[in-house]
Amino acid sequence: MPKNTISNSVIRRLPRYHRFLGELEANGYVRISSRELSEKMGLTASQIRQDFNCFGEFGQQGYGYNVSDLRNEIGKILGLDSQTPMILIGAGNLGKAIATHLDFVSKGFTLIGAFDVNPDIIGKNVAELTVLDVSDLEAFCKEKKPVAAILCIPTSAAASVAETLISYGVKAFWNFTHYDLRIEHKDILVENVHLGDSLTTLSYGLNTANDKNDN
Amino acid sequence: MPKNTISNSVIRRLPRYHRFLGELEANGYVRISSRELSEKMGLTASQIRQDFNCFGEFGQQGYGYNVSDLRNEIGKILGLDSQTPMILIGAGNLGKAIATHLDFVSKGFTLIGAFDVNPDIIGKNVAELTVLDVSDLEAFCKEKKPVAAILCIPTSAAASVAETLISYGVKAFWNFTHYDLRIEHKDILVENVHLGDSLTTLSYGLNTANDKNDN
DNA sequence: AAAATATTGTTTAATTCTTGACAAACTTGA
DNA sequence: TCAAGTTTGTCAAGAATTAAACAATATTTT
Repeated sequence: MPKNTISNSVIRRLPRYHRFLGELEANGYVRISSRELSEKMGLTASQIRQDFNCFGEFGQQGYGYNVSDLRNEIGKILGLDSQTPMILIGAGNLGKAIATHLDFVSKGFTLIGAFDVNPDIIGKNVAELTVLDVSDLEAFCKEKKPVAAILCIPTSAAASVAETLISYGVKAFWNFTHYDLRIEHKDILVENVHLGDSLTTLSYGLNTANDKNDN
Repeated sequence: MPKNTISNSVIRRLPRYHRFLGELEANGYVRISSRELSEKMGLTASQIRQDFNCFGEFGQQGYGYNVSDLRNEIGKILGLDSQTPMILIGAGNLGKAIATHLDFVSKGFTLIGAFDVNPDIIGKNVAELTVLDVSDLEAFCKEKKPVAAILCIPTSAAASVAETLISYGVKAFWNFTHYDLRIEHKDILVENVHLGDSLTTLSYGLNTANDKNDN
């Protein structure tokens, strides 16, 4: 129950809270204060309390927060208590790695299909799925109704493939191409990953770190 | 020559500017105004001008910006005119995919080595490199002096491997483990990727989009 | 049971980031 | 060459984000 609209900055921090609380839980923590969590995460305690209070009152004065309760609450906010059916488009090196590297279920998604155009890849297995031919996509979507799609395809194909998938009912994209997917349709979600930008940022850091030494 | 200190928000936008300017250049654009660029990128023209002015005056009144000059300037700021030697630690599914999926050179890095502990992987080729045994790391680092490392290893190994690499002279980490790498040493850079957080954000979006329909 | 201590939720203040506005200066076209 | 039209760089206002402060309320200790 968001009190008003939740700022993007807060939303971007939620998965990290959820992750840290999971680690704490695994390490046997039962309760934690905003101060202690702030030290572990490198944030201010004030920010943590304010972030949580966007969604409700999860703590208790004089005590702190119950780790697993808080984690569950944040999980619910993130939609991790339900499963969204998702398909992988492009089962090459990267697609295969993404599909096998992550625990989709704990992030609220179930991988229900994988597709490629390459005959060498079609028929192979990826994360317990048999890769299908992209020409089977329409029939597959009609029957299985995937809501989200991972795009691990060549950059040049990104825009047109996304449009096709939208026409098949897909509502959300996790985009790994080097293309900024910008969808006109209002109810379509896009998460652009841009690994290259992340790497470039590292280059900037190294470059300016050396600058400091020069002064 | 940053006028003062550059805010993180600006830095995070720089790679995207660089990418868009590259696309424009490839499409034959010679000049562009902040207004036109703002429309293409979904930003305000004011923000674009202010961002660029953190680093100098790259435009000309009444004309706009020369696309390739501006791109070069931003590239210099990002350190893309020099090459940082980088190694891959963990050449499994994800490591291999990362190494082959990206153009490292255009992002300021040269991949000079790949390492793994798995005998099935050691000796195989990844992005024109032969995967070496991790036990060769120390000797390799002494000779080749890599400055940056990609971590595509199990989460549990992240912290200790990073410390080892730091002792061998590595200064920057591109971390794909599910662990928030937080290094005490002051001159060490870390870029945590956290693909899981990105996916979780998408789940949040889908969840709140559905909320809207419920109201 | 009471006092001391701890910690939240929330208000207020400070800071940072973004947007709007406009003079200065260039380009373009007649 | 000159006037009209553009567009930058920058300043100032406005929003948004983060941090500090503190009353309220719980827990813990004696």
